[in-house]
Amino acid sequence: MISNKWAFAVIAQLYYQPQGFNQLRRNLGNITVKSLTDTLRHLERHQILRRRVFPTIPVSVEYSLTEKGREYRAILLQMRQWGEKWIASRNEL
Amino acid sequence: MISNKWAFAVIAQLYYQPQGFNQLRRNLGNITVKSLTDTLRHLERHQILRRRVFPTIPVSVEYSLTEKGREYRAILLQMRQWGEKWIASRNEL
DNA sequence: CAGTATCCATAATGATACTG
DNA sequence: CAGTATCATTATGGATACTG
Repeated sequence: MISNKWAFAVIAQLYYQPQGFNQLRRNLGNITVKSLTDTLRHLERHQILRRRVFPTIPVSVEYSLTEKGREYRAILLQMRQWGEKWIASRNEL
Repeated sequence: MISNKWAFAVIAQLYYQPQGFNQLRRNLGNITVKSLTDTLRHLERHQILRRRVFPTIPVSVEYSLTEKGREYRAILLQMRQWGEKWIASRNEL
């Protein structure tokens, strides 16, 4: 359901606050337009986030997490905890 | 650090019990030799599992989780919990 | 048993140009 | 702003044959 590495970052970012497409791009750093749209469409299809369009000029779009998406945070936290505890341990490289 | 979809299954399987290469293959269902070795080497490099060779004839090898690997289970459990709760919700397909 | 080595198909991602 | 469309590149996974 999560699709790719960017999905984690997107979820984390939207957990922090709902935001638009280009805003997300900037906050995510170096994701490409295609990767971002692919990820967003995928997460929307799985109802992890929702997309709302406001008919302003130019049009504005807001992405935000659903309840399902917000609850995914528990997994991210668990991952972070494990990651922080063990990040140092790998063979050389 | 986890590398791919098979890594989850490998960790779960080894959590259940340490085992050899072909034993793992059978228990994992339809993983190919290449995918399994790739995954095992990767997880070993990240010290999530260890590989022990016994000089029998023919040689036997045992894969088992490290402490770091065993603690990864918390993440798997969290994922399962979330998955079970939300598995039904997606748009049609 | 426990792999390695190759080759190949396909999937994932990125770069770039263009649009309402 | 919020994308779509296309092409190129790279990463990943599978099939197959062979080995100590």
